[in-house]
Amino acid sequence: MIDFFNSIIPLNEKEKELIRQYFHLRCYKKRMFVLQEGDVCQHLNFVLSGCLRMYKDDENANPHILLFATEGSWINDLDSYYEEKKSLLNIDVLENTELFQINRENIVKLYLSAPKFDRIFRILTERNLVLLQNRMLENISLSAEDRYYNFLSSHPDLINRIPQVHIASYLGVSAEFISRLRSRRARNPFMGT
Amino acid sequence: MIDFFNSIIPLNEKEKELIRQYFHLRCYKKRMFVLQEGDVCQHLNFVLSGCLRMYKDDENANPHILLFATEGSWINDLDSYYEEKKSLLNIDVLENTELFQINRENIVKLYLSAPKFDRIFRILTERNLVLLQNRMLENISLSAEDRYYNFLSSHPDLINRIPQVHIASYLGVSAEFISRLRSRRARNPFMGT
DNA sequence: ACCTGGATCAATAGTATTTCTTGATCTGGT
DNA sequence: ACCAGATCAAGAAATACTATTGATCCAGGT
Repeated sequence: MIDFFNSIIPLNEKEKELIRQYFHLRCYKKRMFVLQEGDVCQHLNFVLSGCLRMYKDDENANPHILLFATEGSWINDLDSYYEEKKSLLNIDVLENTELFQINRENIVKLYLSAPKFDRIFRILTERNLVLLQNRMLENISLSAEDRYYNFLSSHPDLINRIPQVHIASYLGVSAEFISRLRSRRARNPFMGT
Repeated sequence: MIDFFNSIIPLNEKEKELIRQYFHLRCYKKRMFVLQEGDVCQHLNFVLSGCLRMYKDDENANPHILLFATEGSWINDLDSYYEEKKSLLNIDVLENTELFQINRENIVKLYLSAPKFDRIFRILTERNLVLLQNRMLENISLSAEDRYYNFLSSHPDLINRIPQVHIASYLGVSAEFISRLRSRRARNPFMGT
């Protein structure tokens, strides 16, 4: 994780030490929840290894996936974390996972002891905002088919790792529809390229 | 659940009302965790329906089951609940389950508003202590084989409900060993009776 | 030194649960 | 009237769990 921060802005030894001090490692097994609807989010989560999803259940208990996270990325409900309010979201574990976590108390200490971290997290959040904005744009402008092919090319790693149902839920599409796209492409290989 | 308390000590209407007020119902689906190692236990859990286990993972991630709970019984990590410390145990759901839960704040109110509940929970805990003591005694005094047959006769309901591996883990025996006992008994039906 | 109760490991078989696919039918928008 | 895509139901395919069995090993009691 130090590498991760370092790649955004180089850190000195003291700052690296702060990270070691304030973050702790926690392991989760498949199907465990990192955050459940109704609980207050207590940690920011950096994924060291594994795979998770953040989603909201609708009134019929169908999950709608907001975000996947794999090694090297973050997965947080910032609203619940900073405002200390009950989360509407769930975060659960798709593969056995190791997270580096930092709690509210420690992140304040971190910001106070090295302002560089304000900047690092600012940059991080800005990047996520841009990604989310792009995804939003895709969602309102592209057909389900195009969104799926875009997803394939931008996340080729995830398709072998995550069941199709989840990808469908992430794209806001039915699982059957994806299945049909695939079989159509199998018959006619130069579709969606 | 009111019946449950009532059967220990009869309740008046006011006390029944307190229960309705302070406990809430929560549903869990199979494989969900009610308590995860590292979290602080926030509720006492009374099982309305379903089946759960409480266990500790050892350093090789092998679970060792401390307790099963089915409808009408309780399953709690009291240490974590009352001391507000991180739990060493996990509680997870073996079948879809409905729990009545009471949080720390409400149980204090309950004790304050009706001292009878102190007595009820005292009795409850004493009974559990006795059961645990008996089990401990069996564990240090009986052979694995006898412990298994004892388990069969004292929990005939559980054998069709809970996978053998879990029963093995509860008895502190290997799953293979139970399998052999069963096949031995199949060949020679009057064993262990 | 030698049984015995039981563990561990590995392979296999049997079941159950998830995941994917397919066909049929329906809906809202152009 | 057509098209993109949803929903429902049924099956097939793929995985993951669970149970059984044989082989081998090991510690404690006599």
